[in-house]
Amino acid sequence: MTERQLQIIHAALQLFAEDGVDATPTSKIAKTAGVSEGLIFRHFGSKDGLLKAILEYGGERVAAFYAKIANESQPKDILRQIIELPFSIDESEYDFWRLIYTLKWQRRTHLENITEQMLSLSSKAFNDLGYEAPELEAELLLIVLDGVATRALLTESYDMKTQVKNRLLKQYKLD
Amino acid sequence: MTERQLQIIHAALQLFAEDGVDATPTSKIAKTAGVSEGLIFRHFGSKDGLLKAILEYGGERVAAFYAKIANESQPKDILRQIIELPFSIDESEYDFWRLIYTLKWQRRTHLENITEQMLSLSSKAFNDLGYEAPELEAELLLIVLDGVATRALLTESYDMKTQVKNRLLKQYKLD
DNA sequence: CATAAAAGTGAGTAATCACTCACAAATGTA
DNA sequence: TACATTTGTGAGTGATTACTCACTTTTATG
Repeated sequence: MTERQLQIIHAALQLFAEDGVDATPTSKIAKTAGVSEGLIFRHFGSKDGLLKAILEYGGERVAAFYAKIANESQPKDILRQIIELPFSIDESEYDFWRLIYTLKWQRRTHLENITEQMLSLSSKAFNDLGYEAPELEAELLLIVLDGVATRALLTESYDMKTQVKNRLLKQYKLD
Repeated sequence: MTERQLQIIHAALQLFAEDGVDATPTSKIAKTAGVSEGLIFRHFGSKDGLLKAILEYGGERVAAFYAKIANESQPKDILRQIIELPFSIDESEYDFWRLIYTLKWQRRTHLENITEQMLSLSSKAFNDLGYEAPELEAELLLIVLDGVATRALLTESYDMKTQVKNRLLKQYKLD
């Protein structure tokens, strides 16, 4: 990934997240990135190719996060890490996640598998901890975390973060 | 609202929810609705005017729901009704809600006030029930319900609905 | 240095977009 | 019936879109 390609990816990511993919013309991406419009197509082939490159670029980081959690051996540690997830998103990653969440509603993202993996991971953890309905608990936990992430991504200066996190850790007896 | 206007609104709503507003050309709306493209502009002025009409049309039904809940006097009944909310959405309303949730990410919806109202309503209910941190509980409840709605709207034949609902009613001691 | 490959440009293109408008048909209203 | 208003049409318009291509500049390699 060259310097110029990253310039384009960052500009596109920002605009895609702000206005949506369809409402963002490639001319505007080029202008924001400070390159000619033709260069976008030389490097990424098409607008859709650029979108895919963005998703892959971000997907790698997501996979790394997952691997780290899956490495934990204690079920309590796994749950703690999973709960921490939406609270530990760096602000520099907000645009990426905003894009992911937007695409979810047009059914063209390729990150459902991560949700699936998180689901089975926490389901197993709940089971190990002796929960009666581990799958239901896992389902509910991920729903909550999805909601928290949504709230954090859409609310500027979301200051209830810490309280919400502590309340969740308390609910699952992880504090 | 005439017959023809409703035809247009329904066609547009379906396409907006499926593909997104920006990816839906007015020509396709006209074709789906079985009317000429010009008629859309005669009735709604612009594509954005059509979108606003759709949101108003749906907003009335949402307001009615809210009024019904606000009418309850017992805090437990209020919470029960609020929890019921995402589970009682009729499938014929799915497109509307998919559109609302999509627009949320482009920050051009006008339904945040409803969330605000729900927040203060359940906050008051939690307070009446003697919860230690009623605002935090309200915040978390709405986050969960938002997540449930998201899951239900995006998952075809979402069969964990009843279990999730019962688990929530149990958690808040409403069963 | 020479030369080939890669990176970068910007004017151009066909297609598509939201929207207009002159007109026709349908629906009042007396 | 006569006439005005509303409803509906579809061809047309200028603007914008994603994308191409002939060309220039930069970089890599011997």
